[in-house]
Amino acid sequence: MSDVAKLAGVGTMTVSRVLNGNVHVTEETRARVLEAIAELNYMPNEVARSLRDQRTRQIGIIVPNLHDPFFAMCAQSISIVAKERAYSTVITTSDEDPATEFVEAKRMLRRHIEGLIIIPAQGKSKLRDPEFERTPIVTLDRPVIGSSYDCILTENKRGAQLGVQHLIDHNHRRIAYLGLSAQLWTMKERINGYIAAMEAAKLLPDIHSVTDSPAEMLQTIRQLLAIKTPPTAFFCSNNLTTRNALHALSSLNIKIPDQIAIVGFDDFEMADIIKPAVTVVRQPTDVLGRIAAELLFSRLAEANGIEKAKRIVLPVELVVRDSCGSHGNRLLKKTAV
Amino acid sequence: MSDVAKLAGVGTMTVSRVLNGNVHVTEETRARVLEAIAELNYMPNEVARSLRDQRTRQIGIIVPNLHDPFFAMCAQSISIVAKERAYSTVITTSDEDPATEFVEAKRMLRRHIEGLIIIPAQGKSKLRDPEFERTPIVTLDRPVIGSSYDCILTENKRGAQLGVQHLIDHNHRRIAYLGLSAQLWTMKERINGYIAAMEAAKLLPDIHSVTDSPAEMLQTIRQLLAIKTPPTAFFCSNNLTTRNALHALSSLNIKIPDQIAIVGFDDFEMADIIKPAVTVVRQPTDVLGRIAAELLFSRLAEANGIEKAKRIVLPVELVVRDSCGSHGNRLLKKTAV
DNA sequence: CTGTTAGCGCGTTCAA
DNA sequence: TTGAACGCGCTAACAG
Repeated sequence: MSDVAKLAGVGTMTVSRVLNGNVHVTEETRARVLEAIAELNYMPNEVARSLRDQRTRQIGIIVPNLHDPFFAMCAQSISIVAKERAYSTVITTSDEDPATEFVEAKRMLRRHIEGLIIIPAQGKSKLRDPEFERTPIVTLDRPVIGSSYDCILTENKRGAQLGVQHLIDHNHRRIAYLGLSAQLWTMKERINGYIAAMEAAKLLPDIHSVTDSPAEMLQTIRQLLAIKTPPTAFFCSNNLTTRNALHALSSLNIKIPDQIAIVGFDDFEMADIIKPAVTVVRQPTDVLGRIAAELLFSRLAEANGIEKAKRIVLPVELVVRDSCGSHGNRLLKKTAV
Repeated sequence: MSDVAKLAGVGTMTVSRVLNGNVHVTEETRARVLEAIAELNYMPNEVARSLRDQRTRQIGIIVPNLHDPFFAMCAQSISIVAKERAYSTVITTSDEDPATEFVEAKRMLRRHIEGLIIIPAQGKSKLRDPEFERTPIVTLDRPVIGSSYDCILTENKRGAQLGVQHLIDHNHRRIAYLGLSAQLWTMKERINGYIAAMEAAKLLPDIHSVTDSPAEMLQTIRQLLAIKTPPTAFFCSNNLTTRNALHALSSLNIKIPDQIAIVGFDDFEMADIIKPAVTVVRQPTDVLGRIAAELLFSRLAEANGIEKAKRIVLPVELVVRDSCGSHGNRLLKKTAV
């Protein structure tokens, strides 16, 4: 900057002023400064500015991973909002590990990001330490239990109820639940929804938690179908489970929906291309991130008011396709239930 | 920091020293300092450190978007490498627009990121301005033509040849190419591969570029199949095209591979679940990002040697599944062509 | 082994 | 309208 000042024959302050444009500067000197800037193609140093202002204009995002399209979508919508406000986003992954999450969150704090949006990793969160108190944090998709962070969620329980009820409406009575570890908050909620729907219909819950391994899913399903009165329908509680289940059923050569009906939680790209197209409970994936980002920015704008934590729950919807039988193949004929 | 120093009854330099641990400090004072740090739960200010050292320990990543799993995967593998080296990653999207890309890249430069990894947006790149000369840049998936940036690519042309040849080997003679705008570098390369394979077999190329709109794809395919001697096979040049084509064929109720055979470029999650499973040319998606990141870090480590730009081309492979006919439906019977 | 000085690049404060 | 001095938090270089 001093180079620019020298070249323009002015003080650094004048340069600073034309850059920020708040204060009046003579047209003439202003022009000279601009010229000097162009000639040296000078760029202001945002690091110095951050240090000076105590504002980095950066927010942090921590997601379990980016290969899950759900998380990637969240990250994308957040970063779009940030871009609109001329903020940068520092993004990293926790690998679904609270320890990594903690380390990365602290790294961001040291970097003085102004706010943090986190999809908390599975397990007991280490985010409750006092050093996290001073920076606004919004959690997404899952809460940090016992924390006072803002939180954006979807209707997990109701969504599961919706999906299971759909199966019940199609006269299924033995409906098995398939999902990831019940440690995960979202899984717990969906299990609750499943149980609620089953009990309301006086049916027996049948819950199976598996890992993300396709092999394990195959094994689980094989066993499930080997019993004397096997389930006639599966409720899969997230898109990875749905995928693995479809995979397993495919390799076991089991027909959907004739032999097994399926409803999945969370929509996915190929859901309507697969034969048969899969009926799912859809979450408003893109809205989720946007809302979270907007909430965070409103926190940053707050004078200093310690408004109490908000919890926003977004609605889900049932997308009926062809994996539950009664609708048959939409391209052929429809049969009422 | 001065608070810590005061509380521990030492100078700030001593605090700095115990933090960095390079220089000897008496065990006793060291303990006092550590204690003070813990009591105040002090965290070093990375912004100040960045300003001081002229090193931000941040790298930037710009991808067209994050909802494309290919781009998301690249971002993820890069950020994993960064994490290993205690670097943060600033990630943003160009929305496939060179102007946005330029703005975001400059924002990152002002922030003094140490290096930049970019999947260049479609169109004429504005990244050639002189301000980009001082920061190491690695481009990914697509080159910036005429630039001297390092570049990590995959075998686009050979991949397309492989895929088309596979179709030819299955006795297809009228093979249509379906892809996005030929403006895109990768598309051009794949078209070249397609043409090369067709001409080598003395067949007539039949190229159709469409947008990413499913409706337009439907329209295109409908027209294609309406002619007197319609194609018997499609080569789809990226996963979006493949998806849209599958969608269209599904809604036109056309059987794969009986009526149309399909090969796609770029593998995708559901490719082996769809009936029939789709034969694709697979790119080493995860390796791509890792290599790019490692190359960037090696650039950062270079004393100042202006080593000449590297261009690394990663191999692709053909993954044969069931969408080309001769293998028939693996689960039923096989019919030789 | 430890403290002091100085400066990274910028912008607020105060004078001119 | 413009400039000079100071400090944001940190650490290399030099005393002590």
